[in-house]
Amino acid sequence: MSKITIKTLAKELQLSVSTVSKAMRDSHEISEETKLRVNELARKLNYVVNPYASSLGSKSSKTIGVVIPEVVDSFFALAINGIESVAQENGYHVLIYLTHESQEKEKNILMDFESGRVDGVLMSVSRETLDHTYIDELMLAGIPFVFFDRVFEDIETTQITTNDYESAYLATQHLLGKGCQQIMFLSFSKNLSISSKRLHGYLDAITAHGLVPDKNDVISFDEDFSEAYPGLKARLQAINRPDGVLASVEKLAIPIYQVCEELNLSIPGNLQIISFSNLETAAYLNPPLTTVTQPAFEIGQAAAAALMKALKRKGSVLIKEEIVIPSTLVIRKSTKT
Amino acid sequence: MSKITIKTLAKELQLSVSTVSKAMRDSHEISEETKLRVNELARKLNYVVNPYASSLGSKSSKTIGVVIPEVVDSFFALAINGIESVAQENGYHVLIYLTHESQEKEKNILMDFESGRVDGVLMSVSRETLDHTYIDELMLAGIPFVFFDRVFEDIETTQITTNDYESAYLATQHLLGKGCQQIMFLSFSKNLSISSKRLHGYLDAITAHGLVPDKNDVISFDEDFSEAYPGLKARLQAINRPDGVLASVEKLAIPIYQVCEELNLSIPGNLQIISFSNLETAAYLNPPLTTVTQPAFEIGQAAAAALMKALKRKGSVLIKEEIVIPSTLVIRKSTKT
DNA sequence: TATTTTTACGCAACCGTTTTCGTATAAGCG
DNA sequence: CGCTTATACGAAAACGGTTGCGTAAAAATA
Repeated sequence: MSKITIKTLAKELQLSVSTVSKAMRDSHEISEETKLRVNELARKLNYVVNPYASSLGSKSSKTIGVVIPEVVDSFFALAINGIESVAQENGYHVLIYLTHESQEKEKNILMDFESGRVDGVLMSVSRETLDHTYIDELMLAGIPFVFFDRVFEDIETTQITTNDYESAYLATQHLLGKGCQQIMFLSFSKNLSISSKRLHGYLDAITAHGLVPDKNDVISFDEDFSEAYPGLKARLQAINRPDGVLASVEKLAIPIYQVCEELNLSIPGNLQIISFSNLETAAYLNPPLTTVTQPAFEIGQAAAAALMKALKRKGSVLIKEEIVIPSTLVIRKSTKT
Repeated sequence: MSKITIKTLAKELQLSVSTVSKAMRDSHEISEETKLRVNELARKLNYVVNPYASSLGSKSSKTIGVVIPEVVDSFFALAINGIESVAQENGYHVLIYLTHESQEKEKNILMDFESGRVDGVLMSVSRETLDHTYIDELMLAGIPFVFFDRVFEDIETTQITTNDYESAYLATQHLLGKGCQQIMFLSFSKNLSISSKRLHGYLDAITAHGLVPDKNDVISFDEDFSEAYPGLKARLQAINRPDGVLASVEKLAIPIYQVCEELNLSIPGNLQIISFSNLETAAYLNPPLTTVTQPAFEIGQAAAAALMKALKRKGSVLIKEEIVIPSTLVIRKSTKT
């Protein structure tokens, strides 16, 4: 059961190590016949190149790093699916890192990438993250980055997002159209561009409707979501409680349902709800949740595809490019008919 | 911006490469003072060891492979969370592979592991998988495996599961207690032990209740779940339609709700439902779904912890050990009160 | 047929660390 | 004070490939 290496093959076939290596990498320097012999024996012996030796020699690891805040989240889970499918197709391996929204963890993870562990990075920024000098450094070091969903607009690279502004605008408009007079906006971060875009869509829709946005209706949960309950509850039992909610992130949808149940508020009677969400169960909630459904899988795919493209033409730098894949407003029963 | 390697440090500090290497790995051969100097400069220069060179030399990659069927699934997403937390704590990297229930993909992934890419493997078997000779081979090659949730009982290694038999038994008993006379069991695989355990729990509960299980009430979805609809629908509009369902996997819960809606069956009036599920939204479905909630996060943690333990005492083989973390029956409104 | 080009392969350096020894110096000991 | 034992470090051989370059033989060209 002694490990079989490229030397084993070389000896067995009476070839030099370099020839075997080249044969396996399908080099033009090697005759078809030899390639056949090599591959045959390799298959027979169940030989697989040592990825670490290979990476060391070739300076390429065929591995990408995926850095995301969470995995227990329909959006990210779907995105991973998209990413993985593209990666697998291209023979790339996927290293997954969870930041749990912590900037420090994010930084540690990225610092490790200085080592060359990954050929490229797919990333969705943590909620906490403000400055991104450590990302800049990595990019300067030549590691291609593609951001998806939660991006830094001022970084010169490919970014895959959805039409956050328009989606929020449309969603808000829909609520207004259904008679909402006072709509609450639930944000999950003050610094993320995705968040401010959604916020602006919401604000502009309200203004366009001839209303004046109220600061108090914008609630931001920058810390733990567990703080959502008391805040939400307080807001929803106030005298001037809102009659509509736009939640800018999936995780905030359920707390609303919970609070409504506790406070005996009817949905959509007392409160109409729309949430950005990819919950499979949205249609079976009580009542079914009207959602802004993001093309999560496609975003993941697109991000991975962009990265693969950059990785192919080695050494090329990704230029700034903003790819927008639109979301869909799926109207269900949490808003009036 | 030239890559800084261990040689850079060595030269700068007037030390040999080996000394620097040892210093960084905290070898006892090196004086505290030297270690300090080395680490200081390393930090200053932002030096990170090249993982591939390191792995090549040390024959250890500090990387584990996680092979699972899906990621868009609350159970697996939570499990990944558990795994990742333990891995990160121990300085291990996590390579994720999705089989999408395909035995062939699973095999390809595992065959690649022959290369030594990962130090150990955490795995939940694909639905399709029947024989596991390729797993045996890998284990023989000395790569530690820990199985979680979907295990092979006849493999001699650590397996982390939940109490599938008892959970199914209890769930079924609960349905029977609520007056169900004919309970359908939705299975997702004929070969998986997890599946047959749940099935037996169900069968035994029925028998214990003095009823005779009906073959026709056990429906297995071995292929795509999309085939679930027609089958379910047919069954639920038959004359002798069941008045209870136990779904052995989360993915099957929503289709039931769908069919009930289509057929205008009331839940739990016409049909009581229990599903194995970790859906966060279970409590907010219409009606709230009674679930067998698995300790997904804990299972992930336990699996990773067991693997870490094996990885620490290098070269040790994992003995057969079955760790069972119990599930909880969470009673909600899809079963009668 | 002599000469140039192609084809197919081997040699050897290199990738960046780890690790096994060997050893000079310092320390401990009777 | 001579001898053993630690201590702290360096030299060099792996680790298992990749790759640039050199070259003999075969093919193409003149």
